[in-house]
Amino acid sequence: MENSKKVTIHDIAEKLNITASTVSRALNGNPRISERTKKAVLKTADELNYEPNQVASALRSGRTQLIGMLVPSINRAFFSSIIRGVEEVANSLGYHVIVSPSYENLENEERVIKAFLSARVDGVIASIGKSTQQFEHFNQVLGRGLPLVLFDRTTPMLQTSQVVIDDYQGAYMATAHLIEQGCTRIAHFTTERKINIYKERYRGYVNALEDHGVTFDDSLVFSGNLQLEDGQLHTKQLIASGDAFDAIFSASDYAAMGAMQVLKENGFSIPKDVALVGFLNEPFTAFTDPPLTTVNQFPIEMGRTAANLFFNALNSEQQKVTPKKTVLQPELIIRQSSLKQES
Amino acid sequence: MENSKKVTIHDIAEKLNITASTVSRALNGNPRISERTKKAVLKTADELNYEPNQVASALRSGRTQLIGMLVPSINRAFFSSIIRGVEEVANSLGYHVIVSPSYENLENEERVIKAFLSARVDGVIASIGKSTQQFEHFNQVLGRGLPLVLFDRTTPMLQTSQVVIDDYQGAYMATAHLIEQGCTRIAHFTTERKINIYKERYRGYVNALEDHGVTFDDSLVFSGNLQLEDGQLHTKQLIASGDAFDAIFSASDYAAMGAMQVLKENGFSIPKDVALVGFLNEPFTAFTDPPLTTVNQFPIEMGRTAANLFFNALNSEQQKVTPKKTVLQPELIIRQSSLKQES
DNA sequence: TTTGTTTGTGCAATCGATTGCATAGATAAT
DNA sequence: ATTATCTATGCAATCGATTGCACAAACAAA
Repeated sequence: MENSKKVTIHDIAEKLNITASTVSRALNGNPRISERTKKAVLKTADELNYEPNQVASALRSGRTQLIGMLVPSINRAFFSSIIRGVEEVANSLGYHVIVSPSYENLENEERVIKAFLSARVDGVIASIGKSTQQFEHFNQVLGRGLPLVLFDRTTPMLQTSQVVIDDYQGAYMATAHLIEQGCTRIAHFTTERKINIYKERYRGYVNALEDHGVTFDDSLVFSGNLQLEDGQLHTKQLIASGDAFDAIFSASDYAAMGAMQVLKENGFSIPKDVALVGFLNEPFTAFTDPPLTTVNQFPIEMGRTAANLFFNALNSEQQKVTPKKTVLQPELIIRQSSLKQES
Repeated sequence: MENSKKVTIHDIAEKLNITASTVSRALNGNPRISERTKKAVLKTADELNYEPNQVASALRSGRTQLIGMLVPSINRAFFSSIIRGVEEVANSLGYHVIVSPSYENLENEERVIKAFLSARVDGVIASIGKSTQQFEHFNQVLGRGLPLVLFDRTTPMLQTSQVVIDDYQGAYMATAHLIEQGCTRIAHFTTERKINIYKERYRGYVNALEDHGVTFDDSLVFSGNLQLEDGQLHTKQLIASGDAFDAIFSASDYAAMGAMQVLKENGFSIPKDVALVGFLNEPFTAFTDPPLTTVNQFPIEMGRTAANLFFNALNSEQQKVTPKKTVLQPELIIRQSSLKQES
């Protein structure tokens, strides 16, 4: 096409008989440059099809306009939606996001953070791996004076901004809803993982029972990995135990799905015999039969919020603002799987 | 923590009484540097906790180790899996991927490509928006001498490497499978969009019918946007038409899902009365009732392939290799929704 | 010993934009 | 008219790593 080779501010400067400094200032809207010169520079830049070299700019200014984003997984609906939310905000401000997955593995996390620092990102947005108990790599980010925002999977060990949803509230709403539907023997699927979000869901479950005068029964709580198979297994055990139960609240949609399969195989009617509620609003929950009641975490919104916290921190880096913690409110999406009666 | 301020090759050089050039060469494994010096440099670099500044390196060398990835959407299962595949390969080679969505909008596409060029990415991997008919922005990438790899949504207008799956073959397999199950009145849901992949699926459907001696009936083909609602609508029309039909092959899982809902509402048994096959292997297809037969596109694999093509092109930039087109073979995932008889 | 190679480093320019400091010219103040 | 104050721009260093070219020292060949 065109000559298509590198046009620099020097080319613009030469053409206008001014210096590169002036061009640079004009392009950046420096108030000390006259309107006339600015106009001329902009016009020439356009004519020459000038494209600023962000690399050079980054080297000199120390700002790459890159955000490193560390996620447990890229292609899970929850995380990919968060990524989308972050990108929306970041891109609109001229920033790029580089995403890398940890696959819940500490070494990967460390490697990724190191790569981010080497790429000289302007800061990091991250969700911590399920089994991560060491946070030195995150402290390195903070030690560099870079903003760090944690989302969903956070830790009190790090003194930094974070955004989470109110898992307690979500679980509480889910459980209360089941009680309102007349259920009194509500099983709960959870995990032993030392990760806050599941503890909170468990707490919400227990408190909702208490608040509504439903007796908590330890034998109705099942712990596993919250995958499809875990849900199947728990449900089989539940049926085999002979214990009465009229609902299951699973801390994950996948385990809830496993429960649905086993219940149907065993001739239980949902929700008539057993009401079912999951957690996370995985895309598939709308398409099960019956559709699964679940808790929406608003992942896109969470991503946007994380990005906003990030830019807050970035823009006030000098003043060392105190870390902010944002708690988003979840929403109970009521579908057929839990609707025993018309409401 | 540590002094944590910028350690450069000059610091290493000073400590060892050599020059930065030598340090740079040592770190890059230049064969002209003695083993002894290399050892010393590596050791000192480690002690000083040196981290190469990729920005400086990028400016001088002209290689940012960044790949720009343009996708129609970030948080759809198909695309997020492709992203994952690309990242896998790219990260393992020390490259970062910056992803931006176009949301099927030409202006967004152009803006994103421009941003990529400004960020001085080493090349672009892209999937074209559904309605994009102009390709000047992609030509700019090629004009810069940068590698461009297209995946899934490609165009013959661009002379560059691409990776697609064999949509024709996928549709052919799906249709043939339905015929084997004894179906002879097979409806097809497709779209008018001028996008290759749907034409290919249509072609596969038609050819499979012909090859198996099943009469093609124009009135069994429905065109829309292939969303859930389209599937519902088509199915209602199909039922209302009174035409006989014993199967539906939808070019999208969502439309197939819509069909499943309407069929069930109207008392049709799946697969006994109507067998159903979708396309794309959306995660939800495993969890419908009955589970939906569909065509797997191996998106992660597609991402890996795209990345490999990219690096092929990148590493042989001088020799201007002829563009390669890779066609992946899809897989028919047979589930209950189409299984009329034990096989 | 002289000449020719090889090996290992140093020198200095360079990538392109940014920015602190200096300054010419214009304008205002005295 | 002289001095003080702006305004708009130029100068030159800088960010940190890379790289073509030069060259001293060591070694080999003659």
